[in-house]
Amino acid sequence: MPELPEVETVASGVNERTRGDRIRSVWLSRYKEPFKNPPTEMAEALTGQRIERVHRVGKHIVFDLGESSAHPASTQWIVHLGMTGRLLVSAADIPLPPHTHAVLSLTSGRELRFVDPRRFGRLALHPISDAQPFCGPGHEPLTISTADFRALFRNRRLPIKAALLNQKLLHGVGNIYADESLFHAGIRPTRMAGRLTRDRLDRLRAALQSILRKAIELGGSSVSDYVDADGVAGFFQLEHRVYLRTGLPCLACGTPIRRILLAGRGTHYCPHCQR
DNA sequence: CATTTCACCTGGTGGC
DNA sequence: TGCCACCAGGTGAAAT
Repeated sequence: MPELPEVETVASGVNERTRGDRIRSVWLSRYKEPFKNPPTEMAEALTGQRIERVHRVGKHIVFDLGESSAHPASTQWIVHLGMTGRLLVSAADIPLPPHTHAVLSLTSGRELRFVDPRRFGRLALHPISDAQPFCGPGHEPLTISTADFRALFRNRRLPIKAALLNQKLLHGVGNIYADESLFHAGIRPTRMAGRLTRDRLDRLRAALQSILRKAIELGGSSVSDYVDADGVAGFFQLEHRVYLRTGLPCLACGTPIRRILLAGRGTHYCPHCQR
């Protein structure tokens, strides 16, 4: 489900609804996959904390937690949605959906729920005391400079799409927005990253940034089951030019969109518009 | 070291 | 209706 625009939409929605609220109690499922810390430790660390702020770093949702508004946040709670994760702010009397793995009961009476059928999502504690505030593995696509963007791909011998998906280079870009930005930049996904000209890399950065901004405006892409913190779908899927459009005519030139496997992911492109 | 492949999960869809 | 193959927004470990 979730790439940068979807995670941004969820994080800002949860921020608006829970900022300043306090965690009264915590329930965690018996599955081991979602939890990077022992569940009892996580429940204990969260209970009683005030939610100071919720924001996005890469594909991670970061909760700044504190004992009180007077003290700086001492712990962060990190939520990664994986493929099918949802973070919902619900009234407590709404039945729990199947595959609910965490319920944070808030003093306002509402609940923050983490739901994830495939269990690829992850919940983790990040203590700030001995380290720095959580910062993702790579550069932020929306703010990276042209010089840094060019430098990311220099001397790399892998297809540009595989490089875009590598979170240690840029974090937040996933399969949809990699395919869409390469289409808008007119670049074949299989082109070697290190062989692209400065010009084409600049065009790719511009395409990526404008697409991510537009997708955030539209609340993200709802392909099968993505929804925001209120359970509402996004609209950017209506703007897709290549993603999941295999065999359909390119909206620019009419050539059938082609699907290949690259970096283990379905990859969609127009063989005429993308060279 | 850099790059590629695969396992991890459930659920939806479409063919037979 | 059932069964099966295939596909899906992600990542990290293992293999190359």
